[in-house]
Amino acid sequence: MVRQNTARRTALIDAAIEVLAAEGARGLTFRAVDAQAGVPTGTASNYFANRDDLLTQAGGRIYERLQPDAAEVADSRSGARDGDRVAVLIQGVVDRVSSFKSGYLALLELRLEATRRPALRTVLTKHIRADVDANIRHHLASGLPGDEDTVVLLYLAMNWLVVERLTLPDVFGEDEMRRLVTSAVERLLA
Amino acid sequence: MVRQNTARRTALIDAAIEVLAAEGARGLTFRAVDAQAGVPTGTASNYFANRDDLLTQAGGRIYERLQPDAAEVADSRSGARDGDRVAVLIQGVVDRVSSFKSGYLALLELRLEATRRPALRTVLTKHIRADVDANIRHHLASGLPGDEDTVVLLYLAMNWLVVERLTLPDVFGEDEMRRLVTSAVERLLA
DNA sequence: ACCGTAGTACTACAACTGGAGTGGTGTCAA
DNA sequence: TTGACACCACTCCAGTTGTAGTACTACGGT
Repeated sequence: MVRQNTARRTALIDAAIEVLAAEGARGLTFRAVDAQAGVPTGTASNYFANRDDLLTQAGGRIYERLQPDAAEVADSRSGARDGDRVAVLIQGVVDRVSSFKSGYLALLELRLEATRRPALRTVLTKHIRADVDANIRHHLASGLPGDEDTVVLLYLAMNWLVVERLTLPDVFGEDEMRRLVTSAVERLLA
Repeated sequence: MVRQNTARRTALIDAAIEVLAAEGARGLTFRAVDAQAGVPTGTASNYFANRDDLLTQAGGRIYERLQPDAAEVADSRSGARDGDRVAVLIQGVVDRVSSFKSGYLALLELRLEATRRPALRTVLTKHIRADVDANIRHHLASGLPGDEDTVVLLYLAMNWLVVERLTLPDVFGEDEMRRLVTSAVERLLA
């Protein structure tokens, strides 16, 4: 019988995200999720039909958790309207994403897994396209300088910057990374 | 006894790269490598002490194969010295990397695996830092416009562009991606 | 020309690990 | 009383590893 307890289901999905980040797609098993969530062996089996199901739901959940909270959005709508302001905001986004390290790493694992799972690919494509569009709209509406390409190019560069920071932190130093954020904003706003 | 046949060892490592890309880190087993390389079961066991050993050697090998060949380097040193020229060159790099799809995906898998394997992290950091530095030096020496930050920022943006192309190709269309390359070069050269 | 040896290819085996799935029992609340 | 769920235990199965053993090939010495 498929269980309906949504609190527990969410807890299991969050546990799955942690497992993905910590152990990789290789380590994502029902058993590992059970252990991470601190529930008895066999529980995850009762909540998800199979691995595919679990991965797909995790894909949706991560994007839910990566969304900025309301306070942050409000914050971004106040204050000055210049390039320095953009740099601060972008740095904030990079820091926020970096701080949800397990989420970001799990998302990368899912991207790779999506290569082999059409259902997962569909889900991720939808969420990510929506996220990019939302960023564009939000930026254009904010009155900050920069056009659509600005936003997308910043998205590209900052994503990889986060990848470097989270996977091989010694390629660039911490200071260099902060400088790169500033530099990227300066040049891409033109 | 550890086998020394270097041709076979290389073939096994290349097979490991294909397995990584196709099956993910989850699927990288000695058996799978044997099968991919078309050699009898147990062969990979004779060539690599353990999974760690195999992964580390794969990390070195990928970067070897991702290097541009001599013809391409020579090509990049001829011709005009302007922004359009840079755009063409960058597009070439993006296409070349994208075309070695399994190599790039395997490298991503390895990056994630490096989170958990210090030995692998060391190897990858060394190679990638060297690659970035080489790109910077090469670019500055070429007389093309753009400074160090230009090169690094292009590196960041183009890497993620390739990630998008290879993992979720429908987020951006093929045309949009080519336009983004041009746009990135235009703005980052400033 | 013959032989011994070292390195390697190939095959097979034996044991182990870890996970999936399922059924059963107890508990709680409507 | 009934339905949903938590918890637990048990079985079955698939996949991997590491190694032992045998056969082949090339090469150097005599």
